[in-house]
Parts: sequence; structure tokens; C-alpha cells
Amino acid sequence: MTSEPEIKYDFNAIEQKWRERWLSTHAFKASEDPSRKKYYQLEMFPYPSGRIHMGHVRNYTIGDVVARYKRMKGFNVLHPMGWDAFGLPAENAAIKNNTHPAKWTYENIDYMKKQLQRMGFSYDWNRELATCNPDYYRWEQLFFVKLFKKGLVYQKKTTVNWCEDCQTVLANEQVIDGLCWRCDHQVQPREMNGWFFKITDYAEELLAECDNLTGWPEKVLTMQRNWIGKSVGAEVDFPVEGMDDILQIFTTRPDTIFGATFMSIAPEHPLVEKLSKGTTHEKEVAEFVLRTKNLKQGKKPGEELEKEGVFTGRYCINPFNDERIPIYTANFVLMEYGTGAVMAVPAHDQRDFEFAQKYGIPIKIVIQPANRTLEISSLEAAYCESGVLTGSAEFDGLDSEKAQEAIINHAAQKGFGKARTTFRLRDWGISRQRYWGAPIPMISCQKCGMQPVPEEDLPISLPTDVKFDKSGKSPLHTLKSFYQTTCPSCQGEARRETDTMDTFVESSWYFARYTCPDFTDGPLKKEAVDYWLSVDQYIGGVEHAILHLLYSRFFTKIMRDLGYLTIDEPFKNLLTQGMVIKDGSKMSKSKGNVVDPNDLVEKYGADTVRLFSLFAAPPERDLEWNDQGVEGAFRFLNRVYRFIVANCDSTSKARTEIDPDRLNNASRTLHRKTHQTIRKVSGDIEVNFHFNTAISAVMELTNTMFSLTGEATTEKIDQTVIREAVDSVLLLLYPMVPHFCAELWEQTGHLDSLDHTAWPGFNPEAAKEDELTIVIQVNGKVRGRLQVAPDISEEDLKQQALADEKIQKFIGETKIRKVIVVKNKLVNVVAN
RNA sequence: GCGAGAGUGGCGGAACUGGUAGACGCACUAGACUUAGGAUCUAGCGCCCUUCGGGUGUGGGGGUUCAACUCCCCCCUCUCGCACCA
Repeated sequence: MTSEPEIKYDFNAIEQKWRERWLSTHAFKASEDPSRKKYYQLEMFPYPSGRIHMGHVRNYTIGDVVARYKRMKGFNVLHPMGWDAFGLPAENAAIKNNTHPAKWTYENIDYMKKQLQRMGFSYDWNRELATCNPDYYRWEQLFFVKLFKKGLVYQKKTTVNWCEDCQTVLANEQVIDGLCWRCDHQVQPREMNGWFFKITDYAEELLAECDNLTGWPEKVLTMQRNWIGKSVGAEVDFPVEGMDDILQIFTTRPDTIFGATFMSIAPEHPLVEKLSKGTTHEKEVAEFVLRTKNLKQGKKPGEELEKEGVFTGRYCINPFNDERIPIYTANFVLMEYGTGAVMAVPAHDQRDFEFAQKYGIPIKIVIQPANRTLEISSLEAAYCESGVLTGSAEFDGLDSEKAQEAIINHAAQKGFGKARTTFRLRDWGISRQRYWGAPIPMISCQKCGMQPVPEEDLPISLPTDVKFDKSGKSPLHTLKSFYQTTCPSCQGEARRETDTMDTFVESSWYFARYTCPDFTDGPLKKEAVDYWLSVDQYIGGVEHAILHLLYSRFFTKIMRDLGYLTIDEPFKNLLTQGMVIKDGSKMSKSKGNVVDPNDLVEKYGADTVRLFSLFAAPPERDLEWNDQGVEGAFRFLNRVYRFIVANCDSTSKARTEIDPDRLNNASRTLHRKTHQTIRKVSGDIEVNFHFNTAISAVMELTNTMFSLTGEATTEKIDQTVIREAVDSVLLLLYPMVPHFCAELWEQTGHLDSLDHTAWPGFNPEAAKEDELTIVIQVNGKVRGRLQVAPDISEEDLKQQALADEKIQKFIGETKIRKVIVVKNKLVNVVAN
């Protein structure tokens, strides 16, 4: 053993010390201060499933770096955390372990909160909220009642997505490839009564506003736009021959209406039975409807059925030319979209084309492209583009666009049609037949119908004295003390709604409640939301690109229209971080490739885990977890620790102004590298949160520090320059490895806490290279290098390059055609 | 099928508005210090050819340019999203 005492980076002691200090001093408590510029940093809050996983660690580390960085930049930062605490797992656990969901949930919250604190995330824990708390969901119930009164909440009976395993209904957004988003079981259609939020009223705004979300990834916006799915077109009424009924269709191509040679309607269409009744096709149609229904249920997700249909035995009349058109029912027509009936134009729609060919239905060309002429005899596929109308009476010769307008006008004038826009987006069904959720505040009275719970009676709290049985059914449905109530209108006997709300309702507005979590006079405190909202930076997984983000946008507009907010959009900037994967695939128990944050934190400390998750990949990309890489991150911190302890123990006084002219070469090199590093790291964080390159820049700086102070060096580095470099390293790394930096900052004699120190600026003069390496190419190939002063003239540079011995050799006898000089970069000699 | 994104050493990843491809880290190899080292330090590390020195190289093929990972065209592969939306 040498005489040198071993320098030990005791991360346990360091992290415990700072963790406790931050907690006891409420170091990250935020309060409104109109004199300061605010910054609201938010990460998607977790479901308290039991323990945090690597995805959380990554997500929250990224957010924490931003929060701490913005504080150093002088912003008044709001960085809250809470719990998305309602949901099915709590209920399942309750059934399995015979405990109460609340107990399970709160125990998980306690544990996970400790885990988050162990990671050193700089949350304002005073603002912590759990959505299962009546103090939270009471306001959601108030929103519900207010929206009901505005007609934005309604009840209807529809075919819903039923998950047998979860014993509940799912929203369209929660069905993925025909499977339940939570448990992966096949979803069944089922007729049910449920409550709906009228999100379709906001479809237009939700779509239009996408254009203003410049801080969102294009990918997410595209997904939202597709989900909303706007199509502009017309609605046209086709009278049914021999009946009083009319068949209403929706089309985006009214210009092709003269080419309609049959109608196809969805098998579920209410008219199907009536149309075929009494015709010779009645039996066939009934069989087809039944068969299609079974087929649709049994088909694999994503699988496309072969186009099939049957004639209903009836005709309708094209109101434009009085032609008789046969009505078919076809398996590819969706009842849920448009009117559930379409006019079929085989010449100009591929599906109709295939259908017409299969059943020998005539094809009629009514659109001709500009560059060629379509012939029925040679038509191999539908022509779906626009063109010039033909065979369309008085509309002949118009181009598609003008014709659409003219045809819609004509229909409107005659009263059998009008312009119409449809959306793919459906209203949001929020009824869940579960216990562990926010009760829907409605009362059903035999006499008065559906009545909202009076606002002063809110909240309707979840009863706690409930028993769960193995059936998995919600105990609320059979809990008399809960559902038995009186009608607020007639005081008669009435029944309380026993369904609870979709948990996505809670997460649709939690970001706003964080601004005033303890406010009791209403859901939101005006001064607080006006100061803090909107969220400046939101960070979470891309898996929420549609569900949560769309609902949150919708709720923001609702809260605005209820007068609680003035903003239109909740999240100014969105970062969707990639997944954490191991051995090429997503971490999962079944694959056995799960890495537990606890084990890592125990072995290396929170700072190392944070550092590696930032270093291994840029945030938006998937991160391949690598145990040896973590080791590398740990090694780096040890290196920095060793350097600082070895070089800075003696003094805190060597912190004076640096005069560059008086420095020796080595000192100047380090001084320059320090300022270049500050410039690089600031840019990497500010521009696109590329922490991986920021960290590698600091690694370069520390490598320089070591090599310039090593035993082989002849020049002694100025102590002030070393101090400047060390201070910079600590400041630059602080947002990423805060315990580590705070400790060393203190140990190196700083009196002020690093938590309140500003982000360093760089001196452009100091960062400037005093010698540049210029590459010399001959015919595009690198043949030599030149050391020159930065401000050398192009002519001088050219002369020096041409004079170079190696370059001479390569030019040889060939003739110089051209010399390209790029300032501060290269010289390319073109010769042949 | 449609839409979006991505293909760079053994691996994770760098490369500004076209201008030294492979920063930084991991792994690996050799050496130093050591009773020992999985600690630390030094050096090397795309591929090919014999060292000097060359050649070649960013999924494949064309093109623009003095110069292409970067721009244009065609193709291949992977990931994600949508999927009969009339």
C-alpha cells in the first residue's frame, strides 16, 4: 500500500446528505412571483403500480435536468409530482389479496415516493396530489355536472367495447388492434348505456390548433390529426323507390355522383331489414347480416375481409338524374362512420370497383384525367384522382373542385343535400363499470329522469365499507347504502349512478390542479393558473400520443369555456422520450430482461444511474440498457471526484480574475477548453436536450484536465485556471448529477449552495482557438494538414497549402485547374 | 396498402447551414504499477494491402458538386402509427 490515502467517492453518504437537506429545507418549493419569469416543467405522473421502473427513471431524469437547468437560468420553476391513483390494478389486487384498493394504492404511493426521492428529483412535494383523493376528484365531478348542464355530457345506449377480463367498457382509443389496451384480451361489442363527453364538438378546434403546436413532435401531431380524421364532403338524400324512406349518404366526392351505379349500406344499418322485407331477397339479406356480424367478431385485428354484399331487393333514385340504383348491403361499409351508407361509384373508388366487378354491376366513368382518356373496356382499377366531369349533365366540363361546389349548391337548392364535414373522432365514452374510480355524479329518478347531483352536495365520495368477491364485479352496483338516494328535484326515491369515470378523466386536468393543489374554493385558483399555465415542457412516453394528450387538450378547452382558464392549449412543448430496452427488446417480466432501479441505485448511487440514462442515447430515441455502460458512468464520476479532491483541497482562495495574457500555454489550453465546453453544453441543452453530447463534452474537458496536470507535463497549470475548470464541471453537471456536484461544490470551499448558483456563461474570446488545423486536399482526398492562425487570409492559406511538400508530391506533373479555399476549414487543389 | 421515422466500427452513439467520418463511452488488445487486480495509468483499436505509405468505407444502385453520412432519383431492410373512414 502506498502512502496516498485512497480517495473514495462515497455516494451513499453524499446522496443521503443532500436528499435530506433538500427535503428539510423545501429547496424546490415554488410559489407565484409575478416579478419573475416562470417555467413549468412537467413529466407524466405515474400510476402507483408498486415500484418505479427504468422508464420512469429515464423520463423523470430528463425532466429533472430541465427543471434544475431552468432554475440555474433564473426561471421560477414549477416542477410537481403526483399519482394517477385510480385504476383497475388496485381493484384486482384487492380481490386477490383481500385488501382495500385504497390501502394498496396508498402503500404503493409511499414506497414509490421514497424511490423518487432517492433519485434526487427536484420536485415541489408540497404540491403532491393523488387523483383518488376526494379533494381532487370532487372538482372533476363538478366539471361533469357543469358540462351536463351545458349539454356537453350526455347518456346514450350504444354498442360499446366490452372487456370481459376487466369487466368494463373501453373507449375507442383504448382498444388497440381489437384488444384491450390494459390486459390484451379480445374486446367484445356489447349494447350498453353510458355517459359521453361531447369531444366531437371540439373536433374542429382540436384539429386546427395542431398547426399552432410548434413545440410538439410532428409524429404526434400526425397521429392526432389522423385520429380526428376530418373529411369534407356532402350529405345527399336518395329516396327509396316505393317507400317513404330516404337513404342518406355521405361522400367526399360529390363530383362523382353521376357515376353512382349502386348503393352500399352497412349490415347494421337500421334500414336493412325494412328494405328487404317482403322482397325475394329477405332471407338472403338476413343470413348475410348475421354471417357478417359473426365474421367481423371472429376476425383477427388488422385482417381485411373479402368484399362481399347482397342485393336488398330495393332501388333508390339518384336525385340528380332520376336513375334507379340498386341498394346493396356490403360488409365493408362501416355503420360508425358518416351515415352508414355510401353511394358506390366503381369507376372512381377502388372498393366499389372491386365490388362491382365481383357482382357484375355496371361501371360508369364520370371523371376524365387531364393527360389521358379512360375507357370502360380497359379500366383495370378505379381512377380516384380529380379531373374533368363527363356524363354529368349540366356539370360536364367542370373540373372536380368546381363541380363539387356546384353539385352541393344544386342539392342544397333543391333540398336533397348539403355540404357536410365528418370526423373519425367519436364522442368519449367515460362510463366504467368499476369501483376504484371517481363516481359519476348523476341520479336517476323514475319521475324526473336523469338529474345531476347538486353542486353543493359534491363530492360523491367512494364508500369505503365495501367487499370484493371473485366475480370481479364492482361492489357499487349492489351497495344499497350507496345507490339508494333521493331525487334532488322531487325528493322522491331515486337511484344513484353506480358507474365510475374513466381514469383518463383524472389525468386530463391534473397539470392544472398542480398550480393550486390545496385550493378549496373551486377546482382552480385564477391567479395560480394564470401565472403558471401553460406547461412549458411536458415529457412522457409516446404511447400517450393519442389518448392522454388528446383528452388533455380537450379538457383544457372545456375548462377554458367554463371560465377557469384563459389558455387554449395545455402543453407548449412536448418531448416524447424513447423506451428503455435491454437485449434489443422492451423490458418485461416475461422476457426476464428487467433491470430494477433499486439494485442499480444501491450499487452505484442515484447520480450514476441518472448519468447513464442521459448519456446512453438522446432522449427521443430508444435507450439500450447496458450494465457495462453504467460502470463507465460510475468510473467517470470517480475520475472527476479524484481529480477535484487531489487538486482543490488546499484552497478556495485561488478564485480570482484570469488574465489570459499571463498564462502559459498549458494553462491557456485548459482555460480555452473550459469555455468551449460551457458553450457546447449550453447549446446542447438549450437547442434540443441532447444531454448525451453535453456529457461527452464534459468528459473531454476532464480528460484535458487530467492530461495537462499529469506527471508527464512540463508546464504547471495556473491554479486559478484549474479552479475555473473544476467549478465549470460542477456547474455543468449539476442538473444531471446533483448530489455529486452539490457536495463537491461545498467541499471546494464555496459558501453559497450550488442549488442557487447561476448557469455559467462563456467568454467567446477565451473560447477562441489560437491555432487552427486546416486540411489540404488534392482532388478531394486529404493529403496534408496545416497549422495556421485563425485570421489568415485566403491567399496566404492558398500559398502555404501549395507550398506544402506533400501536396507538391501529389500534384506532381499535373496541371492545377482550380484551388478552393474554405475559410478556417480546408484547401482543395483540383489538378489533373 | 397508406403515413412518419431510422439504417454509420464488435456495441451505444458523434459529425454545425455539404468541407478532416467514427467525438465521447463500452468492449477488446498490448504494456506499466502491483502479492493480486474486476482498481488506476499509458498506448492501440472501421476494413483491406507488406511496414513507410496507400486503397477503401456511413443499407444497395445511380446522379448533382472541386467536395456528399448530409442534397436529388430508384431500390432494400427495420421500427412506429393508421388500416375497408366513402
